[in-house]
Amino acid sequence: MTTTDARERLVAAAQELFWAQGVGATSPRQVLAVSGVGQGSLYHHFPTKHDLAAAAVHATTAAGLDAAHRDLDASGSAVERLVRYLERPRPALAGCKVGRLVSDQAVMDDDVLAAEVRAYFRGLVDLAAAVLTEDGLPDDAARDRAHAAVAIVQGGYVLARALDDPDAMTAAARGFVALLDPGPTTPEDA
Amino acid sequence: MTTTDARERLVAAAQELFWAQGVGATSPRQVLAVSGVGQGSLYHHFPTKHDLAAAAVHATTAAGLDAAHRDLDASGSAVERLVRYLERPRPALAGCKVGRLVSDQAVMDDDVLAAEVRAYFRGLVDLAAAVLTEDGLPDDAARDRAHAAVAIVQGGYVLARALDDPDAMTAAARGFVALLDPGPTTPEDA
DNA sequence: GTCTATAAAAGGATAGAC
DNA sequence: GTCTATCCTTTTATAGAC
Repeated sequence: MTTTDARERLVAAAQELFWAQGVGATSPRQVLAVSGVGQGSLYHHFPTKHDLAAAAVHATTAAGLDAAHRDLDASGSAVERLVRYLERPRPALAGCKVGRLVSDQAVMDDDVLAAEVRAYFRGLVDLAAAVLTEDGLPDDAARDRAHAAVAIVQGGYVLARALDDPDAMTAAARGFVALLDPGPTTPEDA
Repeated sequence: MTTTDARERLVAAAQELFWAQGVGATSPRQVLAVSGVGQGSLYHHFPTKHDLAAAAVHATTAAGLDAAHRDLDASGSAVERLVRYLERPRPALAGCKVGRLVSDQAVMDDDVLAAEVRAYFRGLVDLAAAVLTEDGLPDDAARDRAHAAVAIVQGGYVLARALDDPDAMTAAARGFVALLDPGPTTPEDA
């Protein structure tokens, strides 16, 4: 909490702004305003916008992978853990802190940032696939279903934001979970 | 094909650029360069960037809804039509022309553009839900599953772009369809 | 309807003092 | 390490002639 404080505040402000409006749309000046840090400090700690973006995006993906591990490495059956991941409460209207970066061309045109985003999603899919394989699903089917699970979450965010309705995200998850784990109400009941 | 040609070329160029890099990140100058139209013409036809964006986004959503109708209103059983929609070949690495706008704050902060995007996704979900209801699914379950289907497509785009791998999108669709329509290889077979 | 010229503001830094 | 001042470029138009 001495002098490196400015650095941390810059990264936190950048994470917040990147989430709200994307990397390309965020100016150094905005980061200064939100962080309360002075201009000289910014360019001392991060010579270019890219340097700041790399630090902020890395912090965000690391936190996201941690959260996924907490859902998927926990106790319970394979399906239970996947459902826990799918139904975790999420800020549907704000969007996914990492997912939103994928349509930000400023991110995907930057090799370092694009690699960070790729590693995040590769980690997520691998984690989900491992859980499903445990469940006795053949490798190919497990990978397909893992991709579907991650896609449901990302697509749920897109739908919720597009429709301006958080329930759109939970509906998508429910629709998927119902297929995953045919419980009380089977289609045949109708 | 007389003088309104400039207008059409401006809209086409804007659609192309918005798809590739978003609305916020696209400048009027880029639209001029791609369309080959002069600056005076742009501001004659579209006094502000918003006016151009409204025209271009509307053209894009209209085309997208048309395509969805072609898949979902066609012949075949309900599941067949839904699978046709889910498995239609898509430009996975380029992303969804409408879906990508959802994380573009310049779009979502503009009431007209946001409404256009909302109407597109509402139309998509309603269409899918109608198909599933036909199939005998109760209304609530049909809506949930319709949200899931649209989310799979949008999430598939996100995954494919993030992983820089078009197969990620088809994997997500396969994973979902396998649950929807448990065919030859049932989980129990293992 | 289209052209060229101009301009006010924001973006992304750099310079040099402290 | 941090501050203020400055700079060049791009954005988003506007002005006025043709």
